[in-house]
Amino acid sequence: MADTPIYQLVKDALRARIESGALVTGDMVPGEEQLAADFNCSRLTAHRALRELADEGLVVRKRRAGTQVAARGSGVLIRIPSVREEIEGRGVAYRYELLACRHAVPGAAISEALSVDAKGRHLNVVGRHWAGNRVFQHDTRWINLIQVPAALEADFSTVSANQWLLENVPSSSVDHEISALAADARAATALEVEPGTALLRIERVSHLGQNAITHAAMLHPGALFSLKSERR
Amino acid sequence: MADTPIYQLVKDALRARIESGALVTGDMVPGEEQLAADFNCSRLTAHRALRELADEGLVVRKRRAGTQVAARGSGVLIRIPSVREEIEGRGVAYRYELLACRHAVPGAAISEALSVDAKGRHLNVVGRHWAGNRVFQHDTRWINLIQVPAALEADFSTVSANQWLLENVPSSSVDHEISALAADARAATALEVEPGTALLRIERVSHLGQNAITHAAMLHPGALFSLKSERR
DNA sequence: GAGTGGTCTAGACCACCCG
DNA sequence: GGGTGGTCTAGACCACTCT
Repeated sequence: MADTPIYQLVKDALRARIESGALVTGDMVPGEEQLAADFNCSRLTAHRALRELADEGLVVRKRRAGTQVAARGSGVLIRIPSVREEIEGRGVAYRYELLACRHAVPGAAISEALSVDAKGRHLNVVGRHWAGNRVFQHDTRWINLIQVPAALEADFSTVSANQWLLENVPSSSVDHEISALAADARAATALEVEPGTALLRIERVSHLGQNAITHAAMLHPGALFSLKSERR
Repeated sequence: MADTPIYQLVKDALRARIESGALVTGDMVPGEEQLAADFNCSRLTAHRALRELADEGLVVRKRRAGTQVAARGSGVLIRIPSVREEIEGRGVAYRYELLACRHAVPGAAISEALSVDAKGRHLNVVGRHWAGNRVFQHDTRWINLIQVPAALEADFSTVSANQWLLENVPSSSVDHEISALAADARAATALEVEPGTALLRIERVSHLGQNAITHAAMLHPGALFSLKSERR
């Protein structure tokens, strides 16, 4: 019948009680021993169910104090899809266009974001992502050549810098910042929109250990771009 | 010394091998038996380490085929903080201002998003969140009174609708959409910015089971708002 | 002190799937 | 068929924290 794992049954049962309102924020959830008895399973199985619910943020566990329903998320997680996925997912033809790929010294703002004092030795890659005959995204990327010397040998005319970095350079953490801004003359030309059009800007800095690997500024015409959410 | 759990040691060791590039996408990761032997622990402990790494998306596990390093994430998760947290986190005074709270019939766009045919029976709550003396966010919210009759008795002048809903109404899923748009006259007035200013717009629809609970449209002056990222 | 969660072991059976 | 991961048990010890 039910070949769903027991720990999953326990999770589902508790989640149902929380989502239905039978258990509300602060209420005590049955302990591991109790659940083990209720579901006729071992304590470890009950423990796993509670641990996973805690990982998902639905409950809070404290020694001695037991497990209680967590305050509902003050934050939400959303997913930023890869450009290519996003475009092809809409059934539109995807194309990447390389606009520039050169050695250059990043400006002050970028240098600071990358926290490098070593001026120079950076690769600046600029490109556009097309969705059919419209510009979907414009990228300006800086790659730290001291950290990623292999970037010199990559051919960014066939693969976007974004994709190449994802596939070839490990990173330990990535920071994002999303903001809105009005297109200046340069951005308007690059995106083929009217100056003053609202743009969505995503800034991304990735690190490996203590070292900044790359900085990317991505611009979207506001009307084109959206982000879909996730659980939690 | 190290009272860190064994499964955590195993995870850290494997994560280090992946992030350092010693193991790259597609490479095989040692199996459970092997790790159990290497770390002198039980198979379950090794299993837990691998399972959690798989949950985090770093590896992919297949029966018989073993565990291999996953292709690096084509997507990224970012966190949307609660407004209040975000403002107070910056050390600025937070204040919520209720602008309107009335029964009304949502327009076509909202009705569709809420997927309700039942016109009417909705509560429309409009408010502003202040960060010091600047408008940080403007909310327009629709609450399905059939699903959430208790909203009639809530006092939205002291608690923001957002917060009240989080604390009092369970939900099973939440969808978000982020876009950029230029402020029209109304939005400019509400946010106290110049018309045409780029705004960040977050649209949020929450559900309980099959039923849409609430729809919220949140507007930010572009320069004020940013979102910080998360792991994975 | 006592009760809760956190971790761990040794052993077991099953499901899946590649060769 | 056999090796891999997926799940489960029974029992154990420890750490933390509330009373």
